[in-house]
Amino acid sequence: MKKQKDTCETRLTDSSAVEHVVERLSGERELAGMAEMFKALAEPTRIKIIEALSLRELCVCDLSVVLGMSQSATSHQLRLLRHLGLVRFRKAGKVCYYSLDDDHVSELLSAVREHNLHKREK
Amino acid sequence: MKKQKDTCETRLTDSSAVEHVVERLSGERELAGMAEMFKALAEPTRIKIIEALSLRELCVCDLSVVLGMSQSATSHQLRLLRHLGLVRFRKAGKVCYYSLDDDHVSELLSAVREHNLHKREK
DNA sequence: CCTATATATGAATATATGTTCACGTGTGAA
DNA sequence: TTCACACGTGAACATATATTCATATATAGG
Repeated sequence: MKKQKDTCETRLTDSSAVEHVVERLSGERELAGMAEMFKALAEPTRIKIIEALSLRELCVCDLSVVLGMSQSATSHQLRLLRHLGLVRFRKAGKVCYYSLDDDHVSELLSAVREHNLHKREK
Repeated sequence: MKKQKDTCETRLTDSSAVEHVVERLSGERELAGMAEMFKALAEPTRIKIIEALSLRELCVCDLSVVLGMSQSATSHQLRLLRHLGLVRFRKAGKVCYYSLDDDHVSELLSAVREHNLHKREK
């Protein structure tokens, strides 16, 4: 009975390399956290939100106009960013003003923006 | 006939703010490019790949062992990273060695890693 | 109290995407 | 040539997630 498994067990490649690398990888917990952070920026809609709020505080309604999408959709995305601690809000009567709560995020955006520009001219 | 639309047209909030912000947002093209970049890192699996290849060149088979997933799945993810120009490969007989083709990417990883560590201790 | 407005949110739906499965290609060895 | 292995890939499937829709909450004004 040949148990041909998916990950070829009869390895001929460098197994010490595998050990060396595995030891140095981030833990699952840490990886998940990093992925979650990147996931927050993995959508044009949310990048727009971060860009907009990095310029100035905005209420949900104005923000939805900026984004060109419904108030509901905007609100859902804001909740996501809120739970990640990327934005904060303040209530003023009926209106709810959102602003950035994480300076590093817009730096990440800038880094990728410039990186992509460089790459395009290659 | 009241045409109560989704995005409230009878705005009472700052409309000059909207203009100001809209003018300064990145273009759709640029936004899509940025999102694509972040999307590449928005998965623990791919972060692992980047981390691993930043340590040393690895063949697909060894990499799949490192990742703890099938060769096929690994190959699919590598294709994605290849198309984004994040990794390169070289063939040696049957074996195919992959390595990082973008230094900036691991810097992004480091940035987010440290950022999350700081945040956790808050 | 009644109405209108700003926002939040659960459920449903549509779409994107990661993984598996089956198979094809290319290479080295017997 | 025949076989085994490393890798790539299309299709199917499963899951995640963005948006819409309907509705709830809260607040201001009349």
